[in-house]
Amino acid sequence: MELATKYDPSVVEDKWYKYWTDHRMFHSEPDSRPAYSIVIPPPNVTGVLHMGHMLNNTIQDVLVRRARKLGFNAVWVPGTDHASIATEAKVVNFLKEQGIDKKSLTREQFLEYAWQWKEKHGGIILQQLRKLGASCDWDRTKFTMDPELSEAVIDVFIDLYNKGLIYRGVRMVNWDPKALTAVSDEEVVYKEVHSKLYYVRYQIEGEPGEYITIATTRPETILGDSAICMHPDDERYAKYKGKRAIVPLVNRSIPLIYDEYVEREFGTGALKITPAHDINDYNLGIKHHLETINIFNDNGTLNESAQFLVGMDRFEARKAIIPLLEEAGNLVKIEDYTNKVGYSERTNEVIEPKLSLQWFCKMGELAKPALAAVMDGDIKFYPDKFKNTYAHWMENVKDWCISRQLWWGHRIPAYYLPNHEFVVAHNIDEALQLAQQKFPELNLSKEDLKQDEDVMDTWFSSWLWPISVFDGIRHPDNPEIQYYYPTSALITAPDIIFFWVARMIMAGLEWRGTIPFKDVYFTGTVRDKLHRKMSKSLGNSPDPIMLMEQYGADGVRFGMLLSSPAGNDLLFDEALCEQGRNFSNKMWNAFRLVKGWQVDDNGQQPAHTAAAIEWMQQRIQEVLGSMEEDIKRYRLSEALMSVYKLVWDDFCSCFLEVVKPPFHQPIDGKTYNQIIDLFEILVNILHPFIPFITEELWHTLRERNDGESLMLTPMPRYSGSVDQKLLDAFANTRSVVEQIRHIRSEKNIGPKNALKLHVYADSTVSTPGLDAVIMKLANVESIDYVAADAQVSGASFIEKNVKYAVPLEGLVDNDEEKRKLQADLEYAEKFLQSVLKKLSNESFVKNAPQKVVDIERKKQSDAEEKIRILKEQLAKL
RNA sequence: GAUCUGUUAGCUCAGUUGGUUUAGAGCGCUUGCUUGACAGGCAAGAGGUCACAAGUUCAAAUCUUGUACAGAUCACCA
Repeated sequence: MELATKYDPSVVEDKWYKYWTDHRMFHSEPDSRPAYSIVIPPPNVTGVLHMGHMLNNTIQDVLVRRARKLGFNAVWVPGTDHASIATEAKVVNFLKEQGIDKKSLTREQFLEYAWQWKEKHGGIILQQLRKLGASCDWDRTKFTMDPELSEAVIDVFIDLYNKGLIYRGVRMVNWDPKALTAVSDEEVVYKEVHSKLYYVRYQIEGEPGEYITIATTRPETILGDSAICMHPDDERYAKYKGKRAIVPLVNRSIPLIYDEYVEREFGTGALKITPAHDINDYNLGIKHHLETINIFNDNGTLNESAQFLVGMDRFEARKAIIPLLEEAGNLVKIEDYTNKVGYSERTNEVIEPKLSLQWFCKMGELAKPALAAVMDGDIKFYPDKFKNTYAHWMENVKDWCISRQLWWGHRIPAYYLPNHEFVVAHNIDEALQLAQQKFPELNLSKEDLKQDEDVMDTWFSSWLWPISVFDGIRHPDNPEIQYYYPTSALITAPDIIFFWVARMIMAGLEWRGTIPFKDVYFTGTVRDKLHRKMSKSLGNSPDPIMLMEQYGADGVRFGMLLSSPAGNDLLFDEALCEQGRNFSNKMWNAFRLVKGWQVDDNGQQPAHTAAAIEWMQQRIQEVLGSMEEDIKRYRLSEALMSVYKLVWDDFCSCFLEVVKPPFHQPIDGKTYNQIIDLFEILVNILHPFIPFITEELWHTLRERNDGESLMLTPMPRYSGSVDQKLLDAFANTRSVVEQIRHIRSEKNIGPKNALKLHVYADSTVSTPGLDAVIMKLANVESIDYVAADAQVSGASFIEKNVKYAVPLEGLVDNDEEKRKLQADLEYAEKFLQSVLKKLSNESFVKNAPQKVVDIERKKQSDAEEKIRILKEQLAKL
């Protein structure tokens, strides 16, 4: 069979993914083995795969595949969330394209369209994850609006309401005039913008010609002003105490008030107060009993209360009011100004602070144990610097606005009665019952009850995710939740630490009494080479699907993993995927080499081969040891790099070169089997990182039965120790080989010219196997152990204080050799001096641990010996 | 503005409780190779006064303080 010189992942990857799913190998059911569980951070149902998902899901897949191979009953639960705002916006647009206006639909009609859209277009991302190799238990795929998950959300709402942790009230909220809903504090992003500062003067009532000047960035809100505030100690304004001012244009009389909140240095030191449209003004309004005048409609246009510019958009009005103010003689001046403005994270619309009646969840009590869980180390953060961020937020946590003025989502289970009271219940029947109990005199029937029109924040379902995917809210004792919860690890992005991670911890402790996960691994942000965040608008993000087509899913996984130490930003570079692809190709070709050999079952195993196999076994042990430690600490890039080097540098560049039979000669059967064993171990170790090519090679290295898979084959484990002496001896052998190759390179001696090697040592120190390795790798035809004073003309080197020489008749320039030796000598002498300086320091010898002093003494004797050899060598030339 | 985290080779990063020769890796770079597995390759190299300054110590990339720069989080003044 001829094998292509280049590995082609395209056929292989689809084949094995189908094989795994056909055999339902990702599926898990509770059993007697220990569980390892991960729940996917549910992507938006509207989402498509981007580089952040690639990183996040590759990491989860590595952990799950590894756990599976370590004997855990591993489950990775996939799913999506319903993303209220994003999905509703998508559906509204979709309908608009078909000429349907949302307003013309009833709630039920709209939701029917929304579900249709979801079934047809939602969850593409879950399909895309298959291409990556994600070993999710697809039978368990969940959606936050599935009936059982929805019920859990309602249960939780009612539970919190009954505990007094959910309340309804009028508060200043972040209003998104585009999505026409409130959003939580966490959904507002502040951006710096260039704007203007308008100075406007208000006439003092009853004092013609007397004015007080304020500065504002939002002149349109003047129409809703209900006071002007100054600092009580500001002498400039002391004279106005008790007076009133006239609001320009609307000619409303408003009080002049004094409060320490005002910064005297800023602007004019006089602040206009619009309690309906600014959170700080609102608080001052309450304190000073001011009138609240709401001048905006929900969509951000001015309403009747504004009296002027009614119906105009707030930003248009901001421009349009200027000439009016000027005309009225109230505009003083305009300055350029830079300030920060809040934008809706979802729609990128400027947030309008708005007073409205909303539902809130009290966070203080929920936050306390959740903070402790992280600070006490029950939950570990990787990297742990995020503990600070977490603590800071948790200690200053504010109540959570959980209602959204949308239709797509979990409807708030509150039912209003004709008397403006309400009850909270699972359904209308229960609500009616409750209402009748509460108000028997009203003689209520179902028609009297009206359910709240709003839905809940999407995160109000996401925070239950690790519980609700196992149905642990509705059925707290069911076998699945008992078995899989708490989950083993959460892999997520740090920007949702508050939205999601913190709240999941609260929910876990509140409804399960235990933490929802033990470890939280925060991935970095994927950026481009110029450190810019990858985004659609910048167009700097590669298409993950195209990347996988180009480099193979294994190649892309390799690239993502290699560049992602935990928590560090990841500067994505396609070159890393290329490196991954090249690695696959390297293994493929190693396989081609091995498969191409003729096997002679009667052949004898050569000494160099026996030595190399022993060494390779120890090297694998060494790497397994470091890898287990790395993975325990979530240092996946280091773990992968250590196997990468094991395969490429040790197995391919060294081991295979040693055991390779001469051209057209067979390899002995014992060696062949041992090589296949080693190869199998290597693909086994690599499988969690690059599952496709490893599965392919595993199936071709030996005959397998249908239904067998590398992903279910136990992972080789570190035995607990390595033969360090053997490893050191082989490392020394490789150094000698390198030195000889260096001589070849310097003297321009081709690899086909065999060389001789003289070792200035007693032959009893030699190991025949290792000598044979040197002969093979460096193409040395003979190794002679000679007396220390033997004369050889050639190139020499010292390794571990043993002198070696390669006799080279006529090829060596004595002067050049001398110069080199002289340089070595100088270096060694300088080094010796530094060691001696240390050792002659009495306090060092007295204070340093004996071990450290011994090391220095050893350095001294080694250096002295080296100097002796170098001098001897120089004398001979 | 407050807090936190960084600053080590051209780039991206390791470097455990201070002590294993004068600091490591991958990529990139330089030089030489039509080497019977692989140019998606092979071999050999070059490259760093560990941001800066002071201090603690027998000993500092590692600990302390300060400075500079970068990033993150939170808070915002109209």
